[in-house]
Formats: sequence, C-alpha cells, structure tokens
Amino acid sequence: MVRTRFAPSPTGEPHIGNIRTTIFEYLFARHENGKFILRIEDTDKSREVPGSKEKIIEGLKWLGLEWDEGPGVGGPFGPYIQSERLELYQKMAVKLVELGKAYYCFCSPKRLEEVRKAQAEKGEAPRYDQHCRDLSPEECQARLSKKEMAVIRLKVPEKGETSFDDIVRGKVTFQNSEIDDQVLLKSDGYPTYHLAVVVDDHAMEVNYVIRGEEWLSSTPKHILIYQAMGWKTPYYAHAPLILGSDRSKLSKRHGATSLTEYRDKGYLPEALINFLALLGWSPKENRDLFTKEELIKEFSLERIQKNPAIFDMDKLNWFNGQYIRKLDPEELSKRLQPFIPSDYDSELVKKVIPLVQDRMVTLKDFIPLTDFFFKYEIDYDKKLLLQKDRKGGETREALERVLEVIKKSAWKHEDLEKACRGLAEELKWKPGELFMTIRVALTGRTATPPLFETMLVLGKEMTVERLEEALVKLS
RNA sequence: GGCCCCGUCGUCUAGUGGCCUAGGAUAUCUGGUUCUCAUCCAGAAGAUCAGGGGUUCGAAUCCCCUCGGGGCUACCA
Repeated sequence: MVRTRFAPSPTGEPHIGNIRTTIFEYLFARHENGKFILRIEDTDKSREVPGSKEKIIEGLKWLGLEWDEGPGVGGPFGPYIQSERLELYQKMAVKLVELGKAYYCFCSPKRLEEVRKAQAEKGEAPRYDQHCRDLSPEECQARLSKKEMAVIRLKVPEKGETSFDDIVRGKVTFQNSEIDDQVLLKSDGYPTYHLAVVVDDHAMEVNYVIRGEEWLSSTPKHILIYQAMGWKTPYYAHAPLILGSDRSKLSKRHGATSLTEYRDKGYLPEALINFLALLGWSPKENRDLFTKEELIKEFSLERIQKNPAIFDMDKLNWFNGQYIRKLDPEELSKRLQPFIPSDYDSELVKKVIPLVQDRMVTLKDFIPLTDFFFKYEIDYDKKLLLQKDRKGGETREALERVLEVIKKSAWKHEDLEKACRGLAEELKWKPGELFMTIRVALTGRTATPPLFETMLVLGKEMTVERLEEALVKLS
C-alpha cells in the first residue's frame, strides 16, 4: 500500500512551496488508495516557533488535505511528533555505531569552525575532516563516561558511489567521497533531520518520499543509513522548486509565501489547490479547471515536471475568479463571512452578492465593491456628476426630472429602465450619460454593478434620498 | 569553488524521432455584447524549442560541448 507523508518543521508559517509538494503527496496517496500521514519534525529546538505547528494544521484543514495518521487523528505508528520519539533515534544512532556505520565525534563547534575556515582559505570544500572517525571504542567510552559532549556522525564509505532512481529525475549518482560525515545525533540528544527522517519513514512504513528538490543532494546520506540498517529504501520523487518572479527560491520579498496569508487575502482553497497542483505537474487532458476529486483521479508522479516553476499571481487570480463565479450564492455568502463586519445585514449581503459575483477576484473584494450599499452617507467629488460638456444647471435639471420620473415609476427593473431611457431621449441626453450621472449620485463612483439592479437593492427610499443629496451638492 | 539538478511564447505548460511552418491556458492588445466596471464571446500578437556541433532520409524530442538558471555544501530543516 502506498504511504506518503508531509513532514513539516514548525519553524514558521506554512510555506506555499511546501504546500504545493504536500498537494502532490496527498493527491498521490489518494489516487493510489493509500495513506497520507502528517508528521511534525520538531528536532531543532532553537528554530522552533511557538504556534507554528497549530498554523500548519489549521492550514491543511482549511485546504481540505485531511491526513489519515498524525497529530489529532492518531494511528498505529505514533507518536507523530518527533520530539516525542527521541529515545528511538538515540537507540538507532547507537545501533549504527555498534554496526560500525557511525561514530562518536567529540569535536567542539569551535574546532569545526576553524577547520572550515582553513579549508575555505585553501579553496577546499568545507566538510568534516574525520578527526574522530577512528577513535577506539575504549577511548570513546572513557570520554563518554566523563560526560564529554559528543555527537554521532555517519561513517560514509570512502569509496564507491551511491545512486538511486528518482521517479521524476531518473538515475542520480553521487560519489561517496563527496559526501560529508553527516551529524546524525546532536549533542543535545536530538536527531538531525537526516537521522529522524529515515528512522521515522522506516518505522511508519512510508514507501514514497515525495519532497522538494532542495533535498536531492542529501538523499544519498539517507540511502546510506537505510543500507547500514538493512532497511528497504523508499521510492523517491523530488519535485521542482517554486521560484519567485526573479527566478530565485520563493521568499517573502516576492509577496505572500504563507498559506494562511492566502486564506486571509480571500483566496478559495479549491482555487489554490487547483493552481498549485498545476505548478510542476500537468494532467494529460488539455484543460485547467480541476476539482480536488478530478485531480486525485488524474494525478501521477510520472507527470511531475523537472524544471522549477515561477509563481504567477495573475494566474492564481484568474483561478480564484473562476471559482468565485462557480460558487452557489448561498455558499459564497458563507465564505464571505470572515471578510465582512459582523454587524452587516446578512439579508442585504445576500441581495448584493449576485450583483458583484462576476466582479470579484478575491473574497476581500466584496467590501470595496459594495460598501455604498451598507452605509448611509456616501462621499464623492461632485464633479463626477457632471458628464463631459454638461453644465451644473442642466445636470441638476436632469436629476430633478429623474427624481420625478422614478418616484412615479413602478419599482421594477423594466419600468425604471424604460422611464429613465424615455427621459434621456426627452432631454436629448445619451442614455449612458444620464445613467452615469445617476450612478454617481447613487453610489459615489463610476464603476458599479448595473444601474437598475443597484437601485432595486438600494431601495426606493435610499435611491430618492441619494438623488436629493446629489441635487444639494450641485446647488 | 565543488557536487547535483534544470533550460519550449512574459508566465504555467503540451510535446518521448515524421501528425510541429510547435498546441492550450494566463497575462497583453483589438473587436463584439453592454448604462459604467466586470463577466462572457471572437480574434491578434507572442517561442529561430538557451547556443553550437553531431547521429538520422528526418530532431524540441537521441549524443557531445558551451552558456545560462537553480539547489546543496550546519550539532537547520
């Protein structure tokens, strides 16, 4: 059975690039009727950010990427939080030492620093000089019992090569001589990522490791650990990175990088999933709009792209607009709730929605598009009432006639429009001209939903009031 | 610097030796619909397939070199 996992480290906001890869992990697991696991990799105490674990969980829930095992839902291989599994890693690290595949290292950070500096000066690659690699077991025991600080390092073979068959990249080979003797267990008793990820993926029976390309060059270290332990290696699929507009790794300065930010900016989870799934992966079918279910049906690892993709906000906006338009108005009003003040009249909101559904790109657009429906006073420059070459006098006169005609008209779209068009003809105004003046009087702006729909939602009383207000402005 | 990965319209991509004088989407522009703004519809422009060599009757597709971009190079993930 296929088992994939998302293994975030709680060091900040859920990054949109990781989330894209997570979507791949999720879609693949679902496509294969496998399991999707969430595991928190909190092995670096110093970088941990309080609350970020909760944010990650909240973000996944919001996106609808439900996990089968992990925090909150449990599972047969728990706990799913690495800081609660320390003993396991320690045991495994010691076992590697006993197997002769790893060794204790007593070098101080200061010495390591000096070694690296010297290497840099000589133009050599910075790496551990294997100073402690051949310490005798007796000496190690002696120093350990004196409570000397130590780490456990991987004893990388000096010769040979390590290669693997990456599902998206094909065969990738590294010379063992190029691989550093990686620290596996830190002096504080915590594992490094490299140890923890292998131990847990094995323990949790994860057989498909799908992750970002930044991990490609550490994969041989992981394979070496699997081999040292005599464990079966998983299948690897390294997905391309997501880049910013300048082609460097997507970061803060390119705009929003956090999942929660997109939620707060009014993006729909279904739009985000659709958009992100198509960054670095493409379906066989030549179309863009896919529901989560359709993505699950279509997804395959083989169609993951090799080259990195640039995050294009314009296209996300297009997707979001598409999904907003598809929403049932009732549903849209639900989604809008976090974006409108709680004292807004919900009945009025429902009446306004159909007028702006085609005009919204994000949920956040609702307020700026419609605020004039919800307040009594509107503020605008009276010049907007004056159409090209029209004087104040004739405009006032026109508005007076509009008032008159509207008051007499039945409060129906058809009748209102007929009355106003008739009036325009009588006044020898182009309908558009007259409509624009009315529009400004009613809304304070020049771009709005269609005029008569707007009137109907505004109501007769408010319509009349605002027209009178405009007359005052013009006097 | 070293190692590894990558290179098709601005962007996301289709393409796995002939269907490619390279298709779709988005963005841009133009036109239509229209009371404005959008939506919607139609159309245009936009890629000498990074460049150069091969292989082949034939290459975006296979090989080599060059160039360019990216990732990694921590007791971070």
